[in-house]
Amino acid sequence: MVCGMTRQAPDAARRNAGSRSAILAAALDLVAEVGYPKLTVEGIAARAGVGKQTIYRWWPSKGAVLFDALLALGETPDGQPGSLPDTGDLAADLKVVLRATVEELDDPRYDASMRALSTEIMHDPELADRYARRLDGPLRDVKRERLRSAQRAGELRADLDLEVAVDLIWAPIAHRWSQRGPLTAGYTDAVVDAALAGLRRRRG
Amino acid sequence: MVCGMTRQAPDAARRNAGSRSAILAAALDLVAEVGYPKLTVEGIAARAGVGKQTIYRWWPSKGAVLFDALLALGETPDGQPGSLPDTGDLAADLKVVLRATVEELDDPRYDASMRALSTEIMHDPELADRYARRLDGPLRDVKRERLRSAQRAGELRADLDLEVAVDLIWAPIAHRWSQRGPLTAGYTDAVVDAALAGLRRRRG
Amino acid sequence: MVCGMTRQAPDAARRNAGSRSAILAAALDLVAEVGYPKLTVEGIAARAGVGKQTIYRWWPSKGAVLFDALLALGETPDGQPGSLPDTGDLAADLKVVLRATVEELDDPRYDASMRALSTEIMHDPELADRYARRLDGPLRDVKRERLRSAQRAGELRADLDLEVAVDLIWAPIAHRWSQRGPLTAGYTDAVVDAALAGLRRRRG
Amino acid sequence: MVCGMTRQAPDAARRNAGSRSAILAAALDLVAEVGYPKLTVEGIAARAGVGKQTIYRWWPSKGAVLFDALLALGETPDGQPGSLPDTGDLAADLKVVLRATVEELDDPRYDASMRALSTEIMHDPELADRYARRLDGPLRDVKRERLRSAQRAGELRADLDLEVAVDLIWAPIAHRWSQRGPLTAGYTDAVVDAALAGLRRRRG
DNA sequence: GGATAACCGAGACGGTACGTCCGGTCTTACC
DNA sequence: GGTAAGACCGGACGTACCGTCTCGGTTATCC
Repeated sequence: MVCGMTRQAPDAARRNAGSRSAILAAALDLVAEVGYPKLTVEGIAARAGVGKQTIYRWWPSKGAVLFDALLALGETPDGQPGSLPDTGDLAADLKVVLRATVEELDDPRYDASMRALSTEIMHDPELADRYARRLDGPLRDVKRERLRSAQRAGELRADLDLEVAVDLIWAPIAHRWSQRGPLTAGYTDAVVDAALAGLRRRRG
Repeated sequence: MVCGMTRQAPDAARRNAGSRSAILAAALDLVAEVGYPKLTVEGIAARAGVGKQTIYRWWPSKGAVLFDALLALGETPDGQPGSLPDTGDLAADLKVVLRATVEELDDPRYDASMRALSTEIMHDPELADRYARRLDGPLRDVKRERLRSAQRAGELRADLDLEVAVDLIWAPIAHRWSQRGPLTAGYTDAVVDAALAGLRRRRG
Repeated sequence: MVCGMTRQAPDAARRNAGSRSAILAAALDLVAEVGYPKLTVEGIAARAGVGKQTIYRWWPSKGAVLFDALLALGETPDGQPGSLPDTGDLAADLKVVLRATVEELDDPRYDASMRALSTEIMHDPELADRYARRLDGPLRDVKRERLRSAQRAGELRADLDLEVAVDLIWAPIAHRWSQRGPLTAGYTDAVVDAALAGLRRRRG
Repeated sequence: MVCGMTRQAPDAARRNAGSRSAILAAALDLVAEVGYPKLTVEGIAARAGVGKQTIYRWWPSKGAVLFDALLALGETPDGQPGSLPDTGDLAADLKVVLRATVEELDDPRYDASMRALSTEIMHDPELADRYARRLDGPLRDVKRERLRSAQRAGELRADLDLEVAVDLIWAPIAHRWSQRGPLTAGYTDAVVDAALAGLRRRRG
């Protein structure tokens, strides 16, 4: 099994699976309850009924614990990254996906831990790299694939830089979320429409 | 002059201006040197040659200090918000502005303190509100005004929601910066072009 | 007017008598309420409705304030030191006096401030000296005089060292008080009897 | 072995003996150097090379630390309370003992820490109780025993209250010490003589 | 199936920083 | 010019966690 950010040195085979999942669950609970800044390794250990050393043995920081917790949260269904819906109508598909994303961010467990992870990434380049490769990367692949499909179908410009295109659609939502701006279905719909149609006025 | 996030309770008239600026300068220096997580109130006080109480008297947290420090940094020139260049060619103007923004983020003092502030905002709704009103708001006004001018000149669609339009252009840059992605002039140019032209393929 | 331990530098004539007595009263109240270790100059100033500087201007420490407060407490009646009763029966007179002393120590104002003063004296030789000259000295004179009178009347040995004699009678009470031992009329009576008669068995 | 004033809650078995003795030694050194009022927990921790929490884990206050330090100082020889010399001549024996006591109080380590302890006892009834049971009690037993022996030998009155007798002899010394009066061998000899013979004049 | 090595809970340890309280000095405005 | 008010620098308080460490007590493979 893949493991997120665990240290490799100790003998992973001997690892107590119960402790591991108790720690990840405690971390998610606590971050939702008290917020990331007040999340402490000691608190996680106490809540999980685990010695502090058991955490430090496997993770270098509370951020790494939370990272694995988020990974586990995402992997629960089947372990497959899945793909975005493709009905042939890109605008409609994107609107559905973004509405779902916005709804997901209403779950305080998810919101709090994502917020925490984003925070940690801002100050920890190594964690940022792991995030890019293990969490954001696969998601981004999925998004890019949907756009590429639309491109092949002639819905999108042939000369489009898909990296930029992905950002154009998803960054406004992420940015508004991170700044606690109002995040509604109306807003995400408007973003999709504007991104696809462009800001520029059409002549004639 | 208005002041950023100082508590209003104590008698602001009696305030020692020298201590205030020493504290703000020390905060900026330290956050650039050791990063936000290792920035401490104690450290700021020591560097500024000030008692800890003098900080706690006027600010509730290290985040608030940094907020005021950033405000002071921005106000240095003249206190006027200024406006974006307007040559009549929106795409060109935006490219110039975004290239300048990217360059500004290369200054470690600015980068580190903005990163710190973004972090704090993620977990402190009250600070987020102050940020929106005192720092981001004025900047956003300036951006919206430039777009409105282009709209009036017929460069942009008449039915455009300018809030969405602002996000479409600036959010990708902010998002990539916060995730430590590569932030080049080529990228910002591509964002401007894609946002203005739209992702959708033109028929005929 | 005598003043206990006030600094002499400032112009005492301009002194605000109301502030002075408010400070002394506040000190006595507070020491009885919260105990000496938690008595603070700031607290006294607040209770007395006085600026801190007004205290520091006239007294060097909270101990000195309390010292003056005790002096004022003792001087209230007439300012005269008075003398011990002298009925011609030393034992009876002493028992009356000591019972009165024990009763006085039941007043928490008096008990707490005396306890505080004793404490301060233990660590501050200068204050100890002032205490010996201004508070304990006069009292001791009075005690010694009563014993000298008994000596002249033939009740006490002619070769007696009266300093030792005073200690023999009063030190046990003071010592037991300071160690919070049980302080009863029975005990003080027993001390008087034992001190006068001596511990040694009489022969024949 | 019993221990002085340590809190019982934490697991005493896991206690680091080196830290404990380093703390006690540091406390004795510091109180002799800077005096009790300037003795700080922080200072003790620094001098002992110990974290502050290690002190707060086991003692509730600097006074309690000093108490244990004094206990340890007293227990060094053998842990036995010992007894007072008994040559059959009570007066001579007492004079020897009191001269030794006075000399002991010349050691600034002992003087300063005893002074500190006395101070703390004045304001902390619980500490006073511990003192009475663990330090003063055993000493007092020893003194009472010596007097009882003299009583049995016919040197002292048969009807004597030994508690009062102990105070009559030792309280004057303790009291004079606490008030920083002159404490000489001549004085202690005079106290013994006066206490044994009594103040009252013997009739021809 | 007994040895042995790692994990595990618990928690003491040396530290750092917290946010508060107060000491003693200095400044300002009022009277 | 004395006073009430209170900001200021400094420093100790007692607490919370950090990350390391040591202690017995379970596992759980490997001889």
